[in-house]
Amino acid sequence: MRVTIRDVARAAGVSVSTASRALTGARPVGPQIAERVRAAATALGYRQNRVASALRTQRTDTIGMVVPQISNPFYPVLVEAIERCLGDGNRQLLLCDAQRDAAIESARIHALADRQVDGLIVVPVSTVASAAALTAIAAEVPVVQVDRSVADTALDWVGVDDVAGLRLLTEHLAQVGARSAVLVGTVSESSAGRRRLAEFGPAAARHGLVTAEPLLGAYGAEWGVRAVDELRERGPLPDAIVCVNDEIALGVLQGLRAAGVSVPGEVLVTGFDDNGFAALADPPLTTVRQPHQQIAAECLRLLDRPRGGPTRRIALAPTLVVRGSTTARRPVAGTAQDG
Amino acid sequence: MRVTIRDVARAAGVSVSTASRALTGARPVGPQIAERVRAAATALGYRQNRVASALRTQRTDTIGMVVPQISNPFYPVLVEAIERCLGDGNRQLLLCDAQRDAAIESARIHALADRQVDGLIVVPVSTVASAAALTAIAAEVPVVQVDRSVADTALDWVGVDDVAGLRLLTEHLAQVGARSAVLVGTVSESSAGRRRLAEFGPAAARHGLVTAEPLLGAYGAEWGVRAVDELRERGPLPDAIVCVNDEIALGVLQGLRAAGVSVPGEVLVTGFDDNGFAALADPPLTTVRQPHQQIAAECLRLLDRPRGGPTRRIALAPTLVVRGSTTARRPVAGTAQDG
DNA sequence: TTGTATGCGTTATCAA
DNA sequence: TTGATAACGCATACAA
Repeated sequence: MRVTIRDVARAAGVSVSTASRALTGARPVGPQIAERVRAAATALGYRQNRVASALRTQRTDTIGMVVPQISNPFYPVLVEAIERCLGDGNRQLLLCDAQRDAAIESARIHALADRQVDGLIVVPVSTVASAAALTAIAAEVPVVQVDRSVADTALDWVGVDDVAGLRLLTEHLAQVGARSAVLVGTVSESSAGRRRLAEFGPAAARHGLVTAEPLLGAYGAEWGVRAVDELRERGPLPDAIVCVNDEIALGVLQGLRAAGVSVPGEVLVTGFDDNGFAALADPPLTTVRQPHQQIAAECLRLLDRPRGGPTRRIALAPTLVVRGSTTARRPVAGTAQDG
Repeated sequence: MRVTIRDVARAAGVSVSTASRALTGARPVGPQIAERVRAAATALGYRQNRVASALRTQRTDTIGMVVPQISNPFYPVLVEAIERCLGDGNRQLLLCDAQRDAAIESARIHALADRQVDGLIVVPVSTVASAAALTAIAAEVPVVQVDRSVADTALDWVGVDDVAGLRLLTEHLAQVGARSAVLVGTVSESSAGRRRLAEFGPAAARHGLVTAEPLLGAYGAEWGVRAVDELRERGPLPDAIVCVNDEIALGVLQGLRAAGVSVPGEVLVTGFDDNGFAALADPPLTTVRQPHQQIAAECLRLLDRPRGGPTRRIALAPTLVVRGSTTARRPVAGTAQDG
């Protein structure tokens, strides 16, 4: 940035302060003067030095966001939803990745805060390990948690209503005739995974589904594949396999395929999130779609509201997306041993 | 940020400049003084105001990145590769999304430049529409293009070697017995898509594959599904369908499945990129894996090299990943009309 | 309405 | 080696 406001002021024949006022519109300025300044600015290709401006005003028109792992397909769509909400306004979203590491996450959070972002949207890596940094930074800059949350209850949160999601799923499974179901989840510190784990039992009971001990493993499709093996070692498969996210469900589908188990003929499978690939699976995956746009909107609303209000936790209702993994085209034909 | 370097200096009983020197290590400082300053800093919880520092030093230890659409699964893994290269160093990656819009992309690029990023990594939205902003900003800050590129040849670029990728694919297809192939690509302004389109013909010819007119459509799986319809309307299917990316290929697989066409029995299918879902498809997708980590490393190397050198275009060799979509487990049994 | 002067927090220059 | 001082570019309090 070579051309400064001084150059503009000189070119327009006014003082620096007048030029500043004309460009920011902070104070009234004579109409012809304003025009002269604007003309000079565009003629010289002036662009405001946001760093200097930020130092002076303590504002950056920038909001920072930290996600645990951007390659988790849920986060890109969330990011895009937030950008859509931000619209063409002058506010910028700056995104950072925490590499699933609370220490790196802390560094990212501080880096963004040190760069004076006006607000911080964080999907905490860990319920416990993320708490300290997040709570500390919340004293400096408005913070909103999305999707996951830390134990600290003094921080705003917005995400999907997991209880509602699991009810939708178990209700649907019961409707299509399932009598038993098992959950495939994660041992992770992710609060979302934990909530879904906790809510599965009650939701299943509510709809008369018999449940077995949940299978817990790592996040990702590989775990889904292995979970099928573990499940088959246990004995006969349940009527339905409920997965806490779509990646695991896609792995489960692959594992079942490899084992020659027909879906939905012999077992029903469900996911959670409706990532872009759920619809492309074979069979297409029944899942629960997160209300991304609403989550994004609430998120920004919380960031923008005046400080000092009560802590808010906003759980938004998801929608059920029924696909082939729970709805057989042809009626199930007894005990098909193999394909 | 409440506690400033003045507070630290006062607490340590030294001048502000000494405190600064002790903390940054820019100049030598007495050992016990240095210790006093550091102790005071940690005691007070001092964190450097990066905005003020940036204004003074013209550096931010931050590099900006702009991608066309973060929900395209290729970019998250690229981002992660770059973060891995950055390592634990003090440099920060700030990511922005251009929403596939060159105007928004320009805004993002300027926003990052205005915030004094030390370098800019850009995957240009469009070969033509992105050129102006990118070329202009390259005069202010080091810029490296990745994956896609604009027409301007004065900008560094690093990406996958598409020629090599298509050769690997066509060679493999010829080896497994294909005699004809058709490309399913995009009409987009993406330079990568264009290169792959341009290179498909020569690569196919090189390995004796008969080709028909390529099918061009929008980016994404939906287009892959429709492409199957278009292809079947044309008449008998070719031996192989080569897709310019994995998303399209996954759509093609779904379209073929819906049409009752067996893969790889009746037709072979290949993708490009090896996104995380290619291995989970049914059948698993043969594709070409991009050398993400190498791309990331070259990218940073280009950013960090002294300015003023010659423009570099670095194409890195991909690797072939053979999976079920081109390799039948059981030999193809004549004309299986249906499953 | 406009101009002058000051300060945001830090680092660099200069003199001691 | 250390300290006083100026300057980075901008926005604002105050005076005119």
